[in-house]
Amino acid sequence: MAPRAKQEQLPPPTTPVSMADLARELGVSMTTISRALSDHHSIGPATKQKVQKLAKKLNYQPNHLAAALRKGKSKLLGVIVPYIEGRFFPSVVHGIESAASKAGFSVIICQSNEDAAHERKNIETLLSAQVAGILVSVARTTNDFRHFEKVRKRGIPLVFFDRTMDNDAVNSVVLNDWKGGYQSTKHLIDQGCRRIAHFAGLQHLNIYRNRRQGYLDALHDAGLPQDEELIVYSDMTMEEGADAMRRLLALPNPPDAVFSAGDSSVLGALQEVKRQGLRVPQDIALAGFSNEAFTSITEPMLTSVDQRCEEMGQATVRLFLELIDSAGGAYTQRQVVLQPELFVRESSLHGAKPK
Amino acid sequence: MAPRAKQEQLPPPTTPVSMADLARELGVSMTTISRALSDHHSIGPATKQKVQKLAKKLNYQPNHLAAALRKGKSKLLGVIVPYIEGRFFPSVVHGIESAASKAGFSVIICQSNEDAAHERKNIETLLSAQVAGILVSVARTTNDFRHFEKVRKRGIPLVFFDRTMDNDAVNSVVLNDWKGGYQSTKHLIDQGCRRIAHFAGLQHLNIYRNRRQGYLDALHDAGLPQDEELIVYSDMTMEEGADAMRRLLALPNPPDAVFSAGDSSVLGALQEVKRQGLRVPQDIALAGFSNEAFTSITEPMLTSVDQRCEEMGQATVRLFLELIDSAGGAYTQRQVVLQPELFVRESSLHGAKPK
DNA sequence: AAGACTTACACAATCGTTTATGTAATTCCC
DNA sequence: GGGAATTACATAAACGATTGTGTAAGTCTT
Repeated sequence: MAPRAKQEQLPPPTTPVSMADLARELGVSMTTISRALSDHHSIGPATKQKVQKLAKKLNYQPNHLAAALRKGKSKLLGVIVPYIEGRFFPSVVHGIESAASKAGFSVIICQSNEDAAHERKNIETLLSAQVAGILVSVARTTNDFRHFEKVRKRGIPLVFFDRTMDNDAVNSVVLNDWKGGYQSTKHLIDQGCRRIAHFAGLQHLNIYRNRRQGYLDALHDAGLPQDEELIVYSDMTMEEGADAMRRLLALPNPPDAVFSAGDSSVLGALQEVKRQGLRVPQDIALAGFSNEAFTSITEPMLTSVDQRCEEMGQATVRLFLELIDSAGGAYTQRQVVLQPELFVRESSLHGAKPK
Repeated sequence: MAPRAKQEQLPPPTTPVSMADLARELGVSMTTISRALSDHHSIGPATKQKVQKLAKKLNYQPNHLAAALRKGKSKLLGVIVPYIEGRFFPSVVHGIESAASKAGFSVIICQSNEDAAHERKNIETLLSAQVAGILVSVARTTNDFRHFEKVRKRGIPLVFFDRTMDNDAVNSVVLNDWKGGYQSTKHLIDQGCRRIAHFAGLQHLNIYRNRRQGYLDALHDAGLPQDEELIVYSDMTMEEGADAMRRLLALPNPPDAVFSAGDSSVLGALQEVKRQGLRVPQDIALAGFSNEAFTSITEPMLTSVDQRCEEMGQATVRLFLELIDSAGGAYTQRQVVLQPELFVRESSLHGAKPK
């Protein structure tokens, strides 16, 4: 752990060449340089050639900071996520970075740690870094949205993804969570399940509310009763999933399937079911949400709803780009809704009804 | 997918208050404002109070861009990773962002997509964003390191993590991969295994070379023969792991254990072993590397080496901070080496020798 | 009481770009 | 061939903060 250290004389840091250097070298004004490099029409083709050749030769690197200062807008894109772990957020960030860099933007990434105060600070940080836009998935504890209002007041594009405000007067990219819940539940019904339990997330997050509603609507459409006794609310960790499963199995009339709004909890449930010597899916079918990597390596493999993480990142950036293009006095509020995809795997496939 | 769109008049974007505004309001010079806010000694306590109170009242947000331009150094930290997926890099980034934000730095994140050309571009991007430092884990295909030289020439701190240059004239934070390989192999030997195969990564990456060497040295120290026939070189995907396992099991004298330099490939191997009706660890013991999340949910659970992802991120930032503090004409090259931790799980625990 | 500090602030240059506003010289149209 | 339009460039003022230098006044030393 103790760092080995060596010392060495530092050569004087070479200062990068500026537009002024180019101008001096060619005996022209800085205007000419600036415009030649940005291909302005008022510069003759011969001059442009000369300037660009010299720029290459001297390895000129534009100072984006200076440009951003002057123009009031940088090529930086701020992203706020609750955390960078698990599968979902890293994948979304992956998608965001790829799409952003294609459009010439660099992304600054912040973690709110699921904390509203931290989130406010992130906003301040990003604003003072003069970002061109902010993409955010709100923290679980955020219930006051005034800090976002400040962003709008500054005229900086703001796009929510996945976790958004209830208010739909914002730009957002979300998954159709309702549909995910509906499809998954309907699939279980189609497999012959009649008493389907639900692991529900905390209901002040829109995503979990919607998944639950999809579940309820699917039951209703199939003429099945909705039984609050079968709905378990929690943070949906593995442990809570196992606990919930234990309680459900101890009921006088236990369920024959579980649709969980998360994958970890359904994994916990799977382990509990196996511990009790029951079989999945014969005795109880399982379906989760998120399509985590581990869903395809459990035994049996777990049915789950894919959230289109990367597409979500890309769509969020696309929406941001549209916003800065259309910044002509009108502020638009758009909702992009991605369609979930149900991955049916062994944990919900009754041999009796193979498809 | 088609965005619903609403239109609304955009209120004129409020321009943020600047130091000039504060100065005008109080009838003092900008110098006073600047120095009062940065707690300079040449400003009287009464004046400082007044300035800071007004700043709060008007919700003054410093323009970091302007400051960075003037000072030549921003509060931005550039990070280049091959990609943001799996467990390792997201976790390291998580650690980096946490540590950096504590020190007042924002992190700009770039993906090289394992491509050297992309990596060069990332460097250019970060340099022109005037970052205060660059933290990088080099792409798999990088074999020319001149673009990093440019960073040093500019006098910008450069810290490598995990994947570094061979040359040790750099600042780096790495895992003791050799030790990980040694410990893991020794553990298998202690469990009674005598013919241990190795899934090796591509050998031009230092991490994989070191893990392999640890494996070889452990064999040697135990007086066991080193058999190149038992070493399989690949990208270590699940499929390649399964293929390798199949080939090894078909040998006239198959191995009784596998130490893999990655977890995915050992997972593939596990599945192949089960497909062939053999038992883990009785017929063949398995140990992986990375301590991926799935290692504790397979059956049996997989033994693996933890890479201290978050610590690595934090250590990398710490090293960067030391570098900017000590920027007094001397350029130091330090290597921080983190110690791996072997997580022994069912896949390598022979009942015969329980510990 | 003269010189040496310290305190408390203002002036103005500076970082590297962008851009509104000139100003010539050329070309074009009728 | 006179006025308009176009081409090709220069001048200089921004953008918002930092900082070396200057300058008064007050405090202290001996």
